[in-house]
Amino acid sequence: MHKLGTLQAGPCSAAERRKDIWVTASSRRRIPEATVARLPLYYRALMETGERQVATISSERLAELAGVNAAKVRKDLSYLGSYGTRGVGYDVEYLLHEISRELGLTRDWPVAIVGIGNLGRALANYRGFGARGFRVEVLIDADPALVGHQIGDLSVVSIDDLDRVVREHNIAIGILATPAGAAQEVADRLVAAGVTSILNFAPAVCSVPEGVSMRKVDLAIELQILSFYQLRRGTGGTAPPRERTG
Amino acid sequence: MHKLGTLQAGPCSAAERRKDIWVTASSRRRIPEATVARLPLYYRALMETGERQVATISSERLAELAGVNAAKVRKDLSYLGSYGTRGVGYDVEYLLHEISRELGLTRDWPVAIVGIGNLGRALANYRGFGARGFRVEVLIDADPALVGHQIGDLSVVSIDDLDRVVREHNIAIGILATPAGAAQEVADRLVAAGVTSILNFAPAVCSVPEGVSMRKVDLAIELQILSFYQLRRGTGGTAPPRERTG
DNA sequence: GCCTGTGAACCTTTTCACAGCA
DNA sequence: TGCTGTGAAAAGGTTCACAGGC
Repeated sequence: MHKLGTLQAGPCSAAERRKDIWVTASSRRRIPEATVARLPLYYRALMETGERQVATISSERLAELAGVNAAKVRKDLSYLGSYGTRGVGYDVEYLLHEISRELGLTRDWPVAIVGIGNLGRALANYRGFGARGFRVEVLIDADPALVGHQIGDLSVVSIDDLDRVVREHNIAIGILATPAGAAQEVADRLVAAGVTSILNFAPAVCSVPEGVSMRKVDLAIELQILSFYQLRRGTGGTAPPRERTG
Repeated sequence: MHKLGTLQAGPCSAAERRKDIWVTASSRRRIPEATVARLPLYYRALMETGERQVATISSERLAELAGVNAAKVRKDLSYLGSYGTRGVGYDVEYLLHEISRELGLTRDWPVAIVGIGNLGRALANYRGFGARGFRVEVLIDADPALVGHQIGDLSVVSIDDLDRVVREHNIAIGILATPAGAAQEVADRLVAAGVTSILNFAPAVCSVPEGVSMRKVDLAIELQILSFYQLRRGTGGTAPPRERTG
């Protein structure tokens, strides 16, 4: 069993962290994980703002659009560099450019989805990935009855060919939508084929070696967390911890 | 526009937080958010262990199964109470019972899904919600062509009837799977109909009043975060921050 | 001897508050 | 005057290390 090498939605181990490695593309400063997780929010907010032909934006306005607070926006953006103008705000186009560069959205990332069940199919059809450079190019499933099936303009490939197709398409990011039982094995095979980022929807603990990142999305867990707070509200408590949503 | 009242996956505002409210069901201590987010992991690990007729489990073993470290497990469980036995470990059945009580999994939560597109349909068909008390009872969509459509054993209801059906079914938890543009309006209507927990899949900032919790799952954002670290690995960096995955 | 429970140390993240510059 | 950029303070979360009970 593997031990290390995954990225979590939450904060990570401090002791195990290698410092001074995660610097900006221009090698200036290290960007905290919490900040990285918010950059996509700013990106989206700026895209919407840019479409409205607005030239500059204040940290306050950006905060509102991204669903965070202004202090956070300023701190976060300061990690990228001093891109704002005091007394004025941030240039929308320029900031958008810098953030998309940091996030690697200026290039294309070919993506593979493994597990073409309900969820896998939904993800395969999801417009919104493609939008920002994430092109789903490969669909893989273990069920022979599904192999060859057409979904959108892709045809489902057998898991026996995983290694080959992943290499052929130069897949760097894999989406795992298999049942829990298959998750670890599929993750191992993806990594063996050269995948170094995995988005895991399978409701299972699953680990990858160092040098590979993995993020987990677990729908049942999200509901259980809501249930916790729901329960307390229902039984006489008040509101849960809060902040505007991003 | 609303301002407050949402729960985030990440840590929340401290200044805005009401302390001493989130105590255990037995009103003993406050449970930190980070701990609440891990309880479902322990729950799942214990369920799997319990099925194998194991009577007790050590923090180390539980940590391994949940994908966290042993110190965290002990700290987390200590917030619930002193349910372990020194020198021995935790009684699987008892701990399972306590955690499911804390998480509100001993009762049923009727759930409504709004937005029956690709994702909404996948969620509607997803077995694994039902498993732990989350029963999808209502499917809602704005598209007249979809209304009346049968999915599983449910029939899609018009958004015009949202208020009525949500009240009739006593829905407390709503799942938002609409396009971004509709998210805020639908959230408002859900809240107005009495929903106090929302799981939001729409790629949009969306806020709810105090007393309502909201968690966000954004697929595009997850990919963008992976892309950030992927980019740095590709350009000569080393592994990203790490911890075994939960 | 073994494993839990927990204060204390440490690290990360958030927030505050204001200096500094257009 | 207005808004950014950033040290410093505060809060939250994680890890350590060991006392304490089985």
